[in-house]
Amino acid sequence: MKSQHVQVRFAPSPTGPLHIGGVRTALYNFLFARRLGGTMILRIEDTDQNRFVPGAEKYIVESLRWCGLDFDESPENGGPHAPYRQSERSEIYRKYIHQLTEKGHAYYAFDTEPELELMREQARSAGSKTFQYDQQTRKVLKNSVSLPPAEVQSLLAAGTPFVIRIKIPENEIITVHDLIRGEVTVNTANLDDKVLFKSDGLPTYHLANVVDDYLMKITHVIRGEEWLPSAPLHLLLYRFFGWEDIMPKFAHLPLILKPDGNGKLSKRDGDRLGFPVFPTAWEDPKTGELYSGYRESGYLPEAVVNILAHLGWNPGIEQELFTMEELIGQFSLERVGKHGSKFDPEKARWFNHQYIQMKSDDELAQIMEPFLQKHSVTATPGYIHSVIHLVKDRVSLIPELWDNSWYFFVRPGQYDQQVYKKIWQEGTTGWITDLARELSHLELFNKDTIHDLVQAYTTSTGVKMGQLMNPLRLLTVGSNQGPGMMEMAALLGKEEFLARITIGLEKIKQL
RNA sequence: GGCCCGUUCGUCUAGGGGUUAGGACGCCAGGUUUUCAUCCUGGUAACAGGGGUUCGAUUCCCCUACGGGCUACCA
Repeated sequence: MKSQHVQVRFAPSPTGPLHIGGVRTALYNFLFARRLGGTMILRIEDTDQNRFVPGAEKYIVESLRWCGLDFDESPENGGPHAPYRQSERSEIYRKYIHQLTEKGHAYYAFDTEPELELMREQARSAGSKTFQYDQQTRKVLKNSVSLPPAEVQSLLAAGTPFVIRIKIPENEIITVHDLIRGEVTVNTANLDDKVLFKSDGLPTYHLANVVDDYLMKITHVIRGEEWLPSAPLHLLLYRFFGWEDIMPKFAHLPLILKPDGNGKLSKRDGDRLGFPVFPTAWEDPKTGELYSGYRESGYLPEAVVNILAHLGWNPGIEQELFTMEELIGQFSLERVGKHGSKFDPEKARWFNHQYIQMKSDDELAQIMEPFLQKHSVTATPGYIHSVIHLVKDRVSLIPELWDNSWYFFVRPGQYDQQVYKKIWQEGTTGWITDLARELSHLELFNKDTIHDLVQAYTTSTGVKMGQLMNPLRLLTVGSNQGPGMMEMAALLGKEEFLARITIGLEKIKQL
């Protein structure tokens, strides 16, 4: 097969924020396109006016950009296939739906919503069968197939609301080739006459999707598995339009499932289970509800990308941590799995920890800057770097950078009573007082000299190391947390360290 | 209910007719450490079940079970 220019699209509907399933679909499209030197298009599928949510499109673009995903063609960037919002393309669809009705592959239907609902209701009560608008039922419903032409004309002339439905052929076997699943076969007898064109004058997904993918010369449709059942319908549309030989190849991605229980991941799972399902935070403009995001929870975009890349795909090598460039180099649809994957928040956290460790002290200092500002902390860059260097390995989420280092910038306000009870012995206050006096005479105050002095104290008095270090830690940070005591003392500096001992000793009496 | 898709440790997965079924997260144990983490070492744990095909099946086929998706004038 001769190589062709790859062209893919990510086609979200602006009905709200994009959750990580959608982000992953965008990512796979992106990786696929970049790997093959292709073009990546963003198309906004806003044909449902009722579900339109203001701000959603902006959210989609910005949150994907945060992840490092950008588009060659999009509503804001423009491009040779503009416009990229389906709501701005309605004339185009009108033209193409006309082709279908002309050729007899689609027909007008005048049934009203209540009428159809009644049919469904009857089907339900009659048995377990579901009502379907299809080859059988269309014959007895109100449409241009069942009605005499004259009556159809007069209905149309009277301005009767109508939809246009596809006329599914009877008893044909349709085989769709899927890059991930192989051949998927269905009998058209099981398909229904889907609405292609709504009474509001706009197309449904099926029509708009096929027409746009054709016009935008899409070579590969990479989308979620929820679309697999309608792939045969889409194939039929390509066939009816006469585009079957040039239609795109399909790849239906397995879904991301809830970590617990059953079903696909949904937007409420995140806050219910304590992890974000959105790349960035989102406030629902209608309800005012807040949904947390990966960015705000302290994840690095490269970690999020890596997490999503591995949910359903794997490179077949032991390496687990990839940069975007490496992902582009490795990605292939052949290595995408067939089954859905449960999202694992624990592993997501671990990935983020790994990516944080890869950051330089300098990069982390920049990341930590807002936290320092928030707490009105001023410190020299050198000091901040030293602090970060000391605590970074215990940080998994960005806010933990501050949680694990605030005591380098602020004196402890309180002292952990549990720890106090556990470690404070009869002689402790005396030992610490002695030790502090000796420390105050230290000329060179670094972790080695402090260590030597403390060591000497233990040998001369018989007091154990832990009997000294734990109380010192409590006085310095207020709890039993933190990196090495000697390093902390050295970094804090003699003056500050001794001050904390003095103050702490006073306050601790009250416990 | 109907149609479609799927099924390897708890989770993400590698593998593939003959393997001690591999890795990662988690968990457990030990080590490092003055604490809490990190880190290091080790351990736990899987081919859904039943039929075929075959010298041999976890791997190929069928059935069942289970899971998932779809079943709107939503995408």
